[in-house]
Amino acid sequence: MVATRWGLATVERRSTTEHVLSELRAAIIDGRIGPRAPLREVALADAFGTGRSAIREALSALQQEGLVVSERNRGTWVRELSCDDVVDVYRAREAIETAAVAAALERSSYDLSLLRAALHELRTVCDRDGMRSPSQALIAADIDFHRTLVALAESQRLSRAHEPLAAEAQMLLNWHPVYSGSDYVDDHQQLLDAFEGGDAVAAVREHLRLSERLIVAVVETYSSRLRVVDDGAATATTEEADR
Amino acid sequence: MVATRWGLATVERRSTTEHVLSELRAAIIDGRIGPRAPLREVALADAFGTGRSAIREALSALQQEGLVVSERNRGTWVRELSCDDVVDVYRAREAIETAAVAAALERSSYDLSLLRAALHELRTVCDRDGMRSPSQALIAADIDFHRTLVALAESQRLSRAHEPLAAEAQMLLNWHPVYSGSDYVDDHQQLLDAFEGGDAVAAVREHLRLSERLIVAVVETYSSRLRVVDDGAATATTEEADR
DNA sequence: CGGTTGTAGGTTGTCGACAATCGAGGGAGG
DNA sequence: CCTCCCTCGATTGTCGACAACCTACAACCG
Repeated sequence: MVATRWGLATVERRSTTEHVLSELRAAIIDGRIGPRAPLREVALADAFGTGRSAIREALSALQQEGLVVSERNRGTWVRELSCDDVVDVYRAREAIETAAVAAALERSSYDLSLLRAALHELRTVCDRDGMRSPSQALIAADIDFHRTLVALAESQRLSRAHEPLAAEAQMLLNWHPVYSGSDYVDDHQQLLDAFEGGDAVAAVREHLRLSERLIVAVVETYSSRLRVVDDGAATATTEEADR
Repeated sequence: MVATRWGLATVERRSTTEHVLSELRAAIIDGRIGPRAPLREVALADAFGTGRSAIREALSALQQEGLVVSERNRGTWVRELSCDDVVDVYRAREAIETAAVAAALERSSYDLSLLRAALHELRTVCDRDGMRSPSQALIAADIDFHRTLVALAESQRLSRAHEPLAAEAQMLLNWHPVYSGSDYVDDHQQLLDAFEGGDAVAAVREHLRLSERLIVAVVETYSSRLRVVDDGAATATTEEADR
C-alpha cells in the first residue's frame, strides 16, 4: 500500500445526496428545524446549491427513517411526534435495547470498555455544559450511550433497527427538555453498574420506562399549550426554520 | 363520511415510484431476480416504461432496506447474503420477535385470533401446494405468521423494525429451500400452543434457532458450491434475471 | 515480457424544463 | 349569508440531456 507508506488519507468522497441527507438529519435531530417546519425542495436546493434530485433523494430517505412526513403534491414537513408516538418510541426502544443486552449477556464475552467510554463522554459534556437545561451535546451523548449499549449485541441489523428509534428519541429530548444534567450521568452510571453486579436487562427496562414517563408528561403539557395557540406557534417555527 | 356510507373503497393512488418499488421488492423477495443480478437503471426504466427518476428512488429505498447494494458510478445489484448474514438476520429476528411476544404477554390482553388466522392460512397453502419443496406462497405465509406475531405487541415501530428482517428471511428461504411443507405447519402450531399453556417467548426463541441452524447448513454448502463454479453461476443468474 | 498510460464504452450523478396536482381565494348565484 | 365553481399561484412528479465517473482493454515504453 503506497497510501499507507506515505501516510496519505484517502479523500473523503461523499455524494451530494449523502451530504444533504446528513446535514438535514442533524438539523432535525438537534431541533434546529423544529416540528412542522416545511421542507421545500426548491428552497433547499437553492440553499445547498444543488439540483432538486439530491434534495428529493435525501427527503425520501428521511421519510423512510420516519423523521419527516410528506403528502403527494403538497410537500414535506418535519414530523411532529404525538404522545402516542412517544410511548411507541420508548416501547420499541425497550424491546430492542433489552433484547440487545440480553443477547450480549448470553454470549458472556462482551466489551464493557466502549460503554465506559460512552459514560465518560457523557460526564465530560455534563461538566463542560453545566447543570442547566441539557445541551444538544449532552443529549447526543445520552443517545450515543444507548447506541453503544445495543452495539454490545454485535448485530449489525439490530443496531440498524435501533438507529431510527435513537434518532427519534434524540429529537424528542431536544424538543422537550426534561432531565437536569446530573440526572443524566447518575442514571447511566447505574446502568453500567448493573452490568457488573446486577440485572442489566431490568435496569435498562426501568431506565427507559422512567424516561418515558418524564417525557410523556412534558409532551402532554406542550401539546395542550400548542393546541391553544395552534396557528401562531406553527408559523413561528416555520419562519425560524426557513431562515 | 360519504365514502363509508356508500361502501365505496378509496381509489388506490400509487405513485410511479411506489409501484416500481413494490414490484421490484416482490420480485427480489420471491427469488425471481436472484442474488448478484444487476439492476440497471435504464434497463428497468425501459421495462417499466418510466423515466429513471422513479427507478432511482425505488432502488435507493431498496438499498435502505438492505435488499440491494450499490456502488458509486458502478451500479446496483441484488444483495447476496453470506453465512454471517444469515446468523445476523436470525439473531436480530430473535431479539425483536421474542421482545415483541414478551411485550404482548406483559400487557395480558392480546388477540390470538389473528395468529390463528395466519396459521390457518399456512395450513391451507400447505394442503394446496403439497408436501414437496416449499412454494413461494408457503414461505410467504410462514413469514406472515411471524409478522403477525410481532404485531401482537401493537407497536408500529417495532413492526417497522421487523419488516426488513422479515423480507431478508423470506428472501433467504426462497433461495435456499429448507423445510418440507408439513414441518412448517407443525412448528407454527407448536408456537401458537405455547401461547395458551407454555412459555411463548422460549418457544419463539427455539423455533428461530432451529431455523437458523437449518438454513446456515444449506447456505454453507451452497456457498462452497458457488465458489467452485463462481463465474459460471454468477453470469447464469445474471442472464436469467435480466430476461 | 511486466508495467504503465491512453482510450472507448457503458453506467450512474446531476440538472433544469415542463406537466400534473393541490389548496386558497374570489366571484357568481341562490 | 352560504354554497359552489373557477381560476391562479405554488409545489411536487416526471422526464430526457449532458457531465462525471469507473472498468476493461489496447497501445506503448523500458
